[in-house]
Amino acid sequence: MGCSLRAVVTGKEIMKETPPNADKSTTPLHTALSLSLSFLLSFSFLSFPGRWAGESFERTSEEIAAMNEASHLTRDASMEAFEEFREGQETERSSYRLVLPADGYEWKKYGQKFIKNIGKFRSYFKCQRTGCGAKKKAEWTPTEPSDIKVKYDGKHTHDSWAYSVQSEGIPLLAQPPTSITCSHRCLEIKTLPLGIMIPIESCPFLSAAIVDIFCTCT
DNA sequence: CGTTTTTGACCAGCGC
DNA sequence: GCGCTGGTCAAAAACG
Ligand SMILES: [Zn+2]
Repeated sequence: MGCSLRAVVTGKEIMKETPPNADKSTTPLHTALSLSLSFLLSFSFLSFPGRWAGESFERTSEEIAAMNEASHLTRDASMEAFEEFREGQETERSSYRLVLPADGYEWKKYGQKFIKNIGKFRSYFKCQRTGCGAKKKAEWTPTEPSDIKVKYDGKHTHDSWAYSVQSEGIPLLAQPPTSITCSHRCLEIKTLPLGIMIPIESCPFLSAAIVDIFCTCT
């Protein structure tokens, strides 16, 4: 994978944190525009008070065992078997909803799979706007459901609503207007285009989080 | 009820 | 060809 940059999200500001060779000043991360690359956000939730849907993906060792046992089956049977197993566990369906932080776009979920190779669940989303082909995928490990990676693919043909939505004069999403440049070779060619607004207010569980941003340049 | 999510089916690509 | 995998579709279910 390409270059990476780590940011700390606290309160209403997004600060750069120790990019290897960069200025130590707290430069606001950029969130904007002219996106043509895909990139990956890794959310490490430091705290999520209350019942956040992510935690509902936790599994007991028995469940994992049942999953592994089923992994040799054909078709999409690994998922099937797991769900069957969990059915006997008497759990509420609504508590199993995956919740992702708002990012300024509206998405439609169109699939979910358990990816055998990497042992993770992956959800597929497509931008709701007609004519826009942007997509994103979210994946998480069964054992670490609070650690979610969101990969954004493609470019939006429209703006994010995050620019306009405000609460008492304060943008719901942080929107510092600068740009991130990769620290590898690719940066000479282009800056990392971020078409996402990092959510702050809109996700109470993101009050403190580490966000890793990976450029997928080659 | 209209809208969104879930989830098995379907499909394309790949290794054999 | 066959079987497996990851990505997508779409019908049914769930949601509000
Ligand atoms: Zn879009």
